[in-house]
Amino acid sequence: MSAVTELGYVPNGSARALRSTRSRLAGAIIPTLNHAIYAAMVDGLESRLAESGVSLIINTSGYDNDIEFNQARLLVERGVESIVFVGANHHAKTLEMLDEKRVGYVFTYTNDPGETGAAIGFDNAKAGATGARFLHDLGHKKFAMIGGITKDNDRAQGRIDGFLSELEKLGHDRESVPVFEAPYDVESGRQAMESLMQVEDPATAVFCGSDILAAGAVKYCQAKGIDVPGKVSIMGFDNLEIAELTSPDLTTLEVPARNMGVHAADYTLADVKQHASMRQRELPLRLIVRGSTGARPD
Amino acid sequence: MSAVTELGYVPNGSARALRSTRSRLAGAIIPTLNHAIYAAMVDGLESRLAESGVSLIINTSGYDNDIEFNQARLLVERGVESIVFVGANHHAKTLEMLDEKRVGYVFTYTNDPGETGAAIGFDNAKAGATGARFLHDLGHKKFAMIGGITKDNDRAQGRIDGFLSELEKLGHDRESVPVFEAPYDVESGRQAMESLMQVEDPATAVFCGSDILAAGAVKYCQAKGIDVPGKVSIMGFDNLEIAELTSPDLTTLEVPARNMGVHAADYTLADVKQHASMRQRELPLRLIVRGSTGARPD
DNA sequence: TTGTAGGCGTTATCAC
DNA sequence: GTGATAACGCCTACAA
Repeated sequence: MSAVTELGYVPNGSARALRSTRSRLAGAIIPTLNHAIYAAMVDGLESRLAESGVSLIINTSGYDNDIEFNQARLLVERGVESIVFVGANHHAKTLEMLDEKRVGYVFTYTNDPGETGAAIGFDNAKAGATGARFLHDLGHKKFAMIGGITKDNDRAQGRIDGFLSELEKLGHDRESVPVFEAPYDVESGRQAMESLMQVEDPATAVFCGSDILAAGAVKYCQAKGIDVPGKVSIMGFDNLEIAELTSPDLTTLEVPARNMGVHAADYTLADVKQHASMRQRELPLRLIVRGSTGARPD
Repeated sequence: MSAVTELGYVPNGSARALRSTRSRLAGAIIPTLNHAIYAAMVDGLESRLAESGVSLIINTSGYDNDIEFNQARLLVERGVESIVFVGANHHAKTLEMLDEKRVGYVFTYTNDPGETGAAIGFDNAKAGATGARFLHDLGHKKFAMIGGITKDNDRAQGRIDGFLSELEKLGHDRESVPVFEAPYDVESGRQAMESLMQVEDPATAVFCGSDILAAGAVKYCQAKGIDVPGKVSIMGFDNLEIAELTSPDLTTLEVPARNMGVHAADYTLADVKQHASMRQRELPLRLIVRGSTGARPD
């Protein structure tokens, strides 16, 4: 060991991986790092893996499953021992390739482990339903939703579906609920809210698929002098740091983003024999009531 | 090639790397992914590298240079061809090891390339000076600063130094400017602002080392009914999305976070022969004036 | 305990 | 061109 330090020897990971067929490498494919919710998950994932000497290769797919397939292929080529995905919606050929190559994978932000995978997260439909029930219980009759883009995004779709289904169960007419899809940025949220308020007798309760969208919606109202929650209640999702910066601050559902990364790392690090018993891990969401929601205006 | 698709052949990257001594792997060591500014840089970095088939291993050091050394070592072991750092402040032994192992490196968020490195970013001291001049030109006489924790963080230190030096040049007494150090989160910014306003004749112009801190400061004032910018001007740094969500929205200096990542990737991808001519790349900052700053209260 | 041979999957080289 | 061969650095197994 003294020779090691003296000569500055560093083992060659490639040779070691080649010989031992263990790379100590994991991969993560997420939509983007520009959204705090994914960055936080990756932060938790990386930190936990690092404790066990596993390095993380990260790829951003831009919500595109075709790109994702190519990235997964490249990760296999790099020899990763497992891959962490976001959501359960992926090309069949992607997962088949991983199965064939004996590369494990975990889905996050969902509780659907698919045929052969594992899931660490929560039920997006149930979350949407929670939002619906909360707003219904405040007495609202006219609802709207601003959700994320649903293409290749089962989380966004699930939240919308859950919200609408629950409203229906509660006796509201599902067809009369306007649903906007918008990319996760403040300006898109603002625009969606603008369109939403153009109609004659607009919604008094708006459920948003992300705090980012809700922040844009609140911002629009603030600029136009529309009282929140006096005139319209706005509810967010995620409980990002921004949820406490808007005026009023946001009622929202807290998602355990960082924790999902930590648990995904634990799954990745666990012995393959244990995987069967870890196929599904549902983490609790927390409803956080702040100033952006209130009773239906008389 | 038809056999390749038929058999599902995927080349073995470890074997290829071993034989060719080229891993097509790069590393990044950043303080944390929980700060949008670093996440955005990594997003740009990863996207650009991916275009050229280079994968990115990412590590978070938590602003600790000892941890950083170990991560750099592990990255060398993994065979990365270059490492992207944040800032120019690193252990000498870290950089020496990389020099010895012929692993290239780039610093971001700084214009100081050190002895043997490269720098893609901006001059933090100059940025601090810009803040000082802007607030001085508004007529302010009493200043304060809420900066980041300066331990192992040359960017936070540089901004503070630049701010104070410029104030001195402009005829103010440097010693009378209170400087708070706070971790980059809203609550810490709020607390710092609270302490700052306790004194008898508090500052009328507060420069913050990050929009996050400025957001906390504005939030404190909003809660206490202190008029911003009527009573006190608050200036941020970074131009994060939150800068437009506070009330009032934040005057700030825009940092080209994503672009630094893209340019760092270009440096990484460039031929080693070209590196000498790319040692320093200064990207422009942009002063964005919004509602949180105004003239000195009579 | 210390030493040595073989092979992991590539790629570069050299002989044909 | 086409095809055989050696070597990258490490780990394991077996021999001394």
